[in-house]
Amino acid sequence: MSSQPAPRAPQGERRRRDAERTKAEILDVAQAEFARHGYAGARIDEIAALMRTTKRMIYYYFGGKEQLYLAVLEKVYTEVRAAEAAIDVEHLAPVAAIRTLAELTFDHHDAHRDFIKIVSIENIHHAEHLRKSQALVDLGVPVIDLIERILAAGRERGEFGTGADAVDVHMMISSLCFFRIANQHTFGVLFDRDLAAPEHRDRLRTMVGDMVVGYLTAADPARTDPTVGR
Amino acid sequence: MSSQPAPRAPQGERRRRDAERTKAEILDVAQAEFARHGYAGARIDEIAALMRTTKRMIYYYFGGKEQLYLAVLEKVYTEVRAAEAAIDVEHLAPVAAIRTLAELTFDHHDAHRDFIKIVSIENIHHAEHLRKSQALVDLGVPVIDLIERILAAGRERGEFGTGADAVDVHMMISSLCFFRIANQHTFGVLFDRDLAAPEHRDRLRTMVGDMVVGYLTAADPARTDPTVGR
Amino acid sequence: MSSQPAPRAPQGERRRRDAERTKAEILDVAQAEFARHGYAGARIDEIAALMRTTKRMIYYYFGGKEQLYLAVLEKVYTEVRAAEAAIDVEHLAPVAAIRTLAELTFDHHDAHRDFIKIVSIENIHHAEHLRKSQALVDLGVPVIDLIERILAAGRERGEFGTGADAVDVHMMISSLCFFRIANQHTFGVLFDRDLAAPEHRDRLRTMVGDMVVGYLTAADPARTDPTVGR
Amino acid sequence: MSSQPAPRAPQGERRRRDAERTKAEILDVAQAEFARHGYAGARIDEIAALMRTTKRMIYYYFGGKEQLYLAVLEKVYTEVRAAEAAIDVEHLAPVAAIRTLAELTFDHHDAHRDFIKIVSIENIHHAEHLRKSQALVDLGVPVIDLIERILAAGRERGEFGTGADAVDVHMMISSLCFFRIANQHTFGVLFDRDLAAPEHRDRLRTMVGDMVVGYLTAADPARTDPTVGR
DNA sequence: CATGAATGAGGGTTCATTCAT
DNA sequence: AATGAATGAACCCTCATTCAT
Repeated sequence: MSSQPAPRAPQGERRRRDAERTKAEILDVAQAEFARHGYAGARIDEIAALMRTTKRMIYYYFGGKEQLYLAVLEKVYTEVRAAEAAIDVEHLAPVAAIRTLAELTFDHHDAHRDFIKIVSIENIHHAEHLRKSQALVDLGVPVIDLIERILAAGRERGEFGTGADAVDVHMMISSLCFFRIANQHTFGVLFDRDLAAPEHRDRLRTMVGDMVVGYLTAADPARTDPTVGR
Repeated sequence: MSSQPAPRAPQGERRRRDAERTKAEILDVAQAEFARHGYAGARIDEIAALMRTTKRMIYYYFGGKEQLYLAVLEKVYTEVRAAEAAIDVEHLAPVAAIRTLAELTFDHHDAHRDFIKIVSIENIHHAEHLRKSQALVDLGVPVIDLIERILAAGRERGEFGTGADAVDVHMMISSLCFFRIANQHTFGVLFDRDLAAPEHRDRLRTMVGDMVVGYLTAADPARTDPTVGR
Repeated sequence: MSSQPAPRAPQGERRRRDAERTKAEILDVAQAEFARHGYAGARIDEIAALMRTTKRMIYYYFGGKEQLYLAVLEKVYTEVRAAEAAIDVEHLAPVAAIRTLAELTFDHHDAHRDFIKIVSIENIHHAEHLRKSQALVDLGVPVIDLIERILAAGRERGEFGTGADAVDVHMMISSLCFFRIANQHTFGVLFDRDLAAPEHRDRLRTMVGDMVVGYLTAADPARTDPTVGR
Repeated sequence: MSSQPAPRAPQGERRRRDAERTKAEILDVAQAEFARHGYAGARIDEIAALMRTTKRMIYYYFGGKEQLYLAVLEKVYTEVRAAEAAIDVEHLAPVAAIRTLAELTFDHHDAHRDFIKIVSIENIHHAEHLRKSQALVDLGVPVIDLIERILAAGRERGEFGTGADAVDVHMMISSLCFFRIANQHTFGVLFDRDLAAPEHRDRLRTMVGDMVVGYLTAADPARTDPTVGR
């Protein structure tokens, strides 16, 4: 930024900061490229072309395509974890808490589309890269604990049924929020509805909350018998 | 044209049948390859190596990688449409009908994992290939009509609320069924639960049915206010 | 042409005639394809696609690409020889005879552009195919004899100088007529003049005649000394 | 940018020189290959095999086969233009000047056989590549101006007739010089005379000069009537 | 720390041709 | 005599990567 180096900062410090900024820029461009074209379809040349540094720097800082992809993977997951950690619903009553969690998850998926694409890509590759990153596996999943606490509170108050499992509930919420973004393109072509469009967002967000709350507060979940009426 | 068509017909017929079989075999292998590695990651050489014919035949029959991928896309979608067309729930009472539809959808996703991967891949590429296939777009989506009839019957009987939209309901069902298979790998690594494992299948199938039925039969969907209790 | 086979012609006869017609059609299409794209650039598939028969027939009748090219070569050269044989200038006075020969050659080149392209192509390949065709080599070059007779008559009358050689004169005429067609495209781009356009034809034809006649009737060809005037 | 540019400059300089040499070497080999086999018949593999570098470098430096061909085209034309620019005949009397120009053109064609083949090839392809090279089109054709000045001087002195056009004269000279080299192979086979052989060179060079001078100095070009004597 | 030049390995594709009837 | 199906061999090109400074 400044043409005159700040006198207090030693040269090495500035160098390191430049390096960090370069790395961050590479990661940003790489994230977009991988999200857009998949792992095999992403091009190192293309990433380099979209930056101020050269292709050589990518190898210098990251070592190779796979390591770069892994760095992107860790970046997007870390950002998601940070957002999750910021969720504070424990002061809410259980029903409101679980609905709020669902709706925040909904908004979060809406706002982080690259993350969703990277997760889709990672699943196509059987999570082989994610598996390698002990960092990510160790990051843990505090959201499960959060849901467990909400479920416990709800059961204690008699507002929730007894059968619900925290991981199942998380899967349910994720499913509803993930699909809308991840599958928007095929769904849009086949059903002529743009799921990601703002005009549908509020209705669908409410719907997700309704479904989760409805499921947890139902007196007797499996109340219907598919054979009845045949 | 030929003065003696009779003796040549059986030979030509056999030839044609062999050709059809070869094409079908290529498609099967290509489906697996694309599903496993994505569009860019799939290798024409690999597909050929897994068969009795040579790489050259792929170009002879399909013209190129993209056309082969498109043929796979049409194949998996056509198979899905055929399965959907076989669903017969109109003789059931609305509640049972919608639950049965959800559970059949669940089982169908469970049984057609390549389809799910291909759909994920197609979404990574913004459905650009699906969009090109007028055949698929024209195939239509009878499932929406089916849901609409079920919803209408349910509303008439007073068993369903009035707000539900057929496309939304379809999205909801698809989300719950699709995610479990599509995201099984990342979910498995992070939450240490194999969503696709048989031991979870029955519980999750019932859960999906419960959620859909619960949503449709709820007296007042948006019964909770997220601001309550703050 | 007729839907009813002539009763007097036996089946085999008709078959043979169809075969001849098919061969001739292949040759016509092949001539255009080779002239347009060169030997290596010509495509057997393209030739087949432009006909009513299949690619297989090309191999059936001609054996392969090189033999087909050779057949085209023989065809265009044979047509040229036939046109040359029809030239009748021996009843003309020598000066008129040589001018007429030059002008007929000019018109002939103008009218047979595929021939010119094939000759250019053949020269790029060092005439390796022409060399193989004893038929063409043996066809002989009666034009040289014709020129020799004209030159002899002119010398006898004292109208022509004594130094001119028939082959040189033929080369001279050919050069002037060939270049205009063969190099029309590069010349047109660089000098912005369409040599092959009708508007230039008459002037250039006369010019060719003038040059040849002027050369042969000059009292002393090498009349100028390039060092004079320095 | 670099704090120590001095010690690196020579290295970079040497590198760049090597790169230039490599590019030049590729161009030389490519020129021979294209001239020998035409555009479609030329093989990138063959070009690479004839050099110290690999096929990959051709793409690194030129981008592809067509661009390589275009570079060759620009190279041979640029060399020709440079030779033309070196021609200095304006101090000569008009007759000597035009004869010298013709004879230098003759020698130049004799010495640049690849150029002639490339021009032939380019004409087979309708000058589509030449047309693309604005560089070549813009190079202009100073030879036309030169001829115009010679013609004007000749007319002023009363040594030349009034009808001659500079572009026509250039075409005439080019025709006579080009054909002898371009068509030497078919001409040699059919007329058993090696036009390109040294033993014919001096005679033909003089003949070209004679023809051009004869044409320009003729009192009345169209002095003969082809119908006379019938 | 930084970089322009270079590259081995393989990718998709196309060609002329032949097999089997 | 005639042909639809099949193919081996190469061809142009691109990718991630490393060398040399």
